[in-house]
Amino acid sequence: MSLGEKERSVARERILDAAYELFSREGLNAVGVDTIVARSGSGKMTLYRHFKSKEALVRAFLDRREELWTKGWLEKTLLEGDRTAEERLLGIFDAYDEWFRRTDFDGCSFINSLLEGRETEAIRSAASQHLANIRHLIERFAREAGLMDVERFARAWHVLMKGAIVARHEGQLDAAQEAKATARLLLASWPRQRATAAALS
Amino acid sequence: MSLGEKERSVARERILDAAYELFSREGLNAVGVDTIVARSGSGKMTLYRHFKSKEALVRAFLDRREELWTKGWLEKTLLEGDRTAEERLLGIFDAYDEWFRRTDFDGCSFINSLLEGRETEAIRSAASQHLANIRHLIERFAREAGLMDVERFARAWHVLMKGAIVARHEGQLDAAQEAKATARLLLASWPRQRATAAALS
DNA sequence: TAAGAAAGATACAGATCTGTCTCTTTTGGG
DNA sequence: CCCAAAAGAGACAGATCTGTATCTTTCTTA
Repeated sequence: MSLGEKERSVARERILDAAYELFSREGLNAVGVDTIVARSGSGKMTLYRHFKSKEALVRAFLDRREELWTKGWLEKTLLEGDRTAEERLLGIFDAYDEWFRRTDFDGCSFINSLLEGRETEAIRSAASQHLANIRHLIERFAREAGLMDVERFARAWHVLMKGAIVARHEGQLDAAQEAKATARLLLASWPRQRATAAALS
Repeated sequence: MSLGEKERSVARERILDAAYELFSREGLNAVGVDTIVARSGSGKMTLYRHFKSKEALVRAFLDRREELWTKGWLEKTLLEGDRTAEERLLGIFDAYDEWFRRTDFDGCSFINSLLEGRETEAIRSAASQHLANIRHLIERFAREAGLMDVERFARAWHVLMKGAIVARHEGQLDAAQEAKATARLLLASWPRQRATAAALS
């Protein structure tokens, strides 16, 4: 066979699919490799042939989560339609609202990985990086909207998003809607560039 | 001996002290009962004589966390000095600022317990209740400040607090200060009672 | 079709965790 | 001082988890 560099065999893919399903729903420590192996229909050695340890599999899972959730869902949803940058920023909370109302709400894997007790420093820093990447998306829209100090704005905006997620874990299904009201306030008050910076980007 | 109802032997107290130290710093799943027993200098059976299971110990830990952290530190700090209710509300973020800058920052055990993968429904609902109790504190100040719809206000305020805590886990030491700016905005814009409701309470 | 790589299946070692049992020592009240 | 309850110490069972080793089957390609 000798699959070339990027072929990433179908077995590897099935294992990663199973890991995604289980890790995102149950958490990192709650799921053992045996469960992933069983769910994927693979052999244990196949898993360890493709991932040198469970931690390596977790890192691959976090990358995939960014691919599927951050880029494949959040970013995609926000870029839909013909809207202003400000509408896209506020649209984050509409997207979150739908997410929060799912009965199989799974939470943010990056936050979960960051707060779970037993994780490695490597895992925590990977999760932090993935969260920072979400902020980069916010910064992009903030820049397009002509806001000043986009990094600071993104941090403040993200605090509302993360706080709403925790509230959802407490059972508050409309946490995103409520957070959106505060977000509106923040957006309305934020200093803007004088020139039409929006046109520049 | 026959210690009366409320005597709560010294051994039980030492076990709970050790559990507090370990659970709050390392997380619930990361700490085993053997570690707690060793740290407390007790025997394992002494632990199981006072707590019917690890879960019962965890529940007792969460209660103690509320006693020491919520009431013994947060509430106590906020009630200090001669300040208006609004100053006390904003003071939450000053207290959090000090907390966030501790090198041994341990996070919010209620949030951690809520997000940790393997917890029981009983644990999650206890953690939710302890978080709701923090909101009740916010509601009290909001009422004193003459704000309308204090429950909704407390939820919005709490979202900022929880979001800041997650940001602190990402390493942002000044997350509380930044959240305070958004909080100021929220407070300034919140509808108030016409009459001097502050004087009534 | 034949050879070799990939994959499935499974047993196993070693570590860790919860909860139980037993035995000895300490302690405190009458 | 005595005795029973409480506590310390540690072995143990049973479950679970990561990672490895082994053996067989399937698949791909030359």
